[in-house]
Amino acid sequence: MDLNELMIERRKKLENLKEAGIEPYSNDFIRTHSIAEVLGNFEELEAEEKEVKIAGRVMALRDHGKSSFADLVDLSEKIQLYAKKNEVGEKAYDLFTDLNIGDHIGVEGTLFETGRGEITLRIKEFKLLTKSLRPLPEKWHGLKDVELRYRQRYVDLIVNPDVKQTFILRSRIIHGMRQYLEQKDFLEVQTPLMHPIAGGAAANPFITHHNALDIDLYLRIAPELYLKRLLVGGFEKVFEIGKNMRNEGLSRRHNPEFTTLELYQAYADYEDIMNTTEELIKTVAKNVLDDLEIKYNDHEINLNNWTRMTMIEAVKEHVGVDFNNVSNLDEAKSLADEKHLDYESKTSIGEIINEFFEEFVEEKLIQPTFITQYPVEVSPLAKRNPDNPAFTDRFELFIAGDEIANAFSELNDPIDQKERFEQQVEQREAGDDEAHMMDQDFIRALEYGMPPAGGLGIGVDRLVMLLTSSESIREVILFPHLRSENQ
RNA sequence: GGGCCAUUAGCUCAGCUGGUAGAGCACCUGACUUUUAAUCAGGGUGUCGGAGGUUCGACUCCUCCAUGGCUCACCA
Repeated sequence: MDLNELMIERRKKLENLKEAGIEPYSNDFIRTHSIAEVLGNFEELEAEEKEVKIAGRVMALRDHGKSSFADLVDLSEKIQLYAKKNEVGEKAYDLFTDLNIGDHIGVEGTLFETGRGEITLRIKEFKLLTKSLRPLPEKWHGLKDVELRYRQRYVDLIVNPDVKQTFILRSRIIHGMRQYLEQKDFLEVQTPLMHPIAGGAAANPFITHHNALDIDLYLRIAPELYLKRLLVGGFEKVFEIGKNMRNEGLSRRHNPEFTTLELYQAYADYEDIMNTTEELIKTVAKNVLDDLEIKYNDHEINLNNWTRMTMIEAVKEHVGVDFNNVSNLDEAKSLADEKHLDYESKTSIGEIINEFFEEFVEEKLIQPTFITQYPVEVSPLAKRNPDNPAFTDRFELFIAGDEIANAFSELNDPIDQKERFEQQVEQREAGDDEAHMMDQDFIRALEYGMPPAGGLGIGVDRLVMLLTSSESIREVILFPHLRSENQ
């Protein structure tokens, strides 16, 4: 890689330091305080003239001749440093003024307040901990180029404090989910990422190869079928937080690898799960934001108000088309024609209702809304509604027009499940490469008897987007997928 | 994959109807012992994303390519 003048300059300094016998990457400095601790205990530390040792990255230098100021930043906070030539000695002072923005140093000294009231550390001694060889982006405007921000997230994190905050919140959101579920006696498990059969969702898998076994494997598109096997095995409440990989297009809402929470609870149904979902999200939001009213894009979203309606009700309300009165496919098709809805590959009323919903309704669901009773044709793993077997006891949660969660009473009838797999296989053979594959072992597991259960999947990235007001999934994934850089 | 837009110094950005580039920050040198977007004096560090083409002459116009953004398609 080419070196520009700024990098050459810094490498020269590095050589000079080495020649002077100074280790530019020493690792024997032990801090006594974080910067936040120093600031928080300022009065006491100042009164005692206590010598504190802190470490961090130099983010600004203001040289005044025989004295100098610098800003030092660690994860916790920022503090101003003050070095006087006659106090630290000429040699050390020259070293100090020769630092670059971006260097890591450890400093020891006492605290005082400047005339303008800024808490400042008066340096007694300091030590270079890491020489930085590349210039950082501009202090005032930061790093804006989104491509650079994603490719060099480390730089983004150094100079854009909001970005760091987003990922701290992400961690707290996931921690909050885990805490909530553990409190409810859910067991956290890890199931395979490499599947001989890709199942649990309608999606294109990535394919990889195991050399020793000489078999192709699929990177998982969902953990669902493994988690349900655990219900067969006798675990009653299980969950997994982890990555799924889907070989699909990228967008504001889609990254090829993304994180989900999936949970399964024996002897519960989708209504129990609906309550759990609502409580889980409220609890997490409250813990993380301390507020259930959030701003997302141009929307004011109130997490206190949750609506529930069936898909047919939602279509009726938002499109004015009532599928309660539709009894055959031709009627459904003519309704679709009226609304200029494309149903080319759709062969059932259920699929057409779902098209209506996805095309006209989803984007209008701004406040938290559970949509229930999904057509059986688009729900191959969900249990039928006992009163209306054309629909399933399933819900999806929409907030700000985005699907946040998907859940249902789990299909545990092995014969029904086998038939639905067979239908999926037919669709697959007809060219739908996202239809389910047959999973014989899963059927075998169901034949041993899976207790009735409710299951839930939450798109963790999308929830994090919502709770951090991030408009792109790439803002909540540390290293989002990009094309390879031409090196 | 389609459409639209963008790509100029390490970063943030100017650059007119075509006359081969500028500012601020950063960096270097000097001055300055409480500054804080420090200030003052001096220094421009560049394959104008890449490759062709038009032209006397291209950052500027055209074509192709690369990367990114938005959007459509795709996507429980």
